Amino acid sequence: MSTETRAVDAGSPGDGGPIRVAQVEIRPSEGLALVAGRAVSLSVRELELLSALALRSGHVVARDELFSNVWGGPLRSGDRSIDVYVHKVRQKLEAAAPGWSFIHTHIGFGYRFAPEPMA
Amino acid sequence: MSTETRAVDAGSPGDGGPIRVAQVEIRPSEGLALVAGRAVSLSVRELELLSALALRSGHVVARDELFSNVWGGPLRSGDRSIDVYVHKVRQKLEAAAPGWSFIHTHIGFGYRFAPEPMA
DNA sequence: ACGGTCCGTGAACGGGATGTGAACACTCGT
DNA sequence: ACGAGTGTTCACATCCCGTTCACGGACCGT
Repeated sequence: MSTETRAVDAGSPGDGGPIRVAQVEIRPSEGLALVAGRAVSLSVRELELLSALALRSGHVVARDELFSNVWGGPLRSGDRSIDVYVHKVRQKLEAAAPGWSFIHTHIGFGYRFAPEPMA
Repeated sequence: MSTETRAVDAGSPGDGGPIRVAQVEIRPSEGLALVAGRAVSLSVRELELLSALALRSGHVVARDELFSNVWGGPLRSGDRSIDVYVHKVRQKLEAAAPGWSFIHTHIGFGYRFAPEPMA
């Protein structure tokens, strides 16, 4: 047993079922996420991004894979949309749960979703 | 059973499959390592170095062999990259598992990967 | 003890990847 | 037509990575 990899209590991974990881619950059908009991309202893209990451909680999701999952096409070189949206989602999550970080950067690879106390 | 040589639960040694040795799990494809359940983020080089060592867990890997495995060329005399990277990886591993040492120096030969409690 | 070699470790450097705030355009409801 | 919300792009700031240097300690043979 390692660490993560199974803290996800999702219904159907692919579609609209709620996703739960630790103190985070995502309800794609409502455009809503609950973090530490607090409601966080997210836009469509933000929700899709967060879902794509949370569905692989504990694993690093590659940049291009993330992009094709959320944006639905190949990642053009120079496109910074991912960075911008990761930033937006981070802001909202950390505003709801101060002292915790959720989306971790793995330079050259991608991002990893995992609720962890800040260093 | 004595000590070494078979604690590696790797899939295919050569490529991206996860490598597991004792409390250390390495996922080359994700740029991620798990130590004692903690996620350790490693750079590409660091990951490659750790993988090269862990794939031969319990055995001393020669300096030049290590270099050609990771850097992909002959080791030039005076090149200290290996030392620097061993140091970086040691730091990160021991930060994740205090009291344990993982990479052992064999002067004049090379390095040996083996999780052991500190002296 | 001596000198030479090997290794540990911190720091500096240039290039590249990512973080971040702002401007811009587009859609939608009113 | 207007404003609010959203998605994209840009520009600049910041951080990280890989390499190399510098210094010092550890180990070796003599």
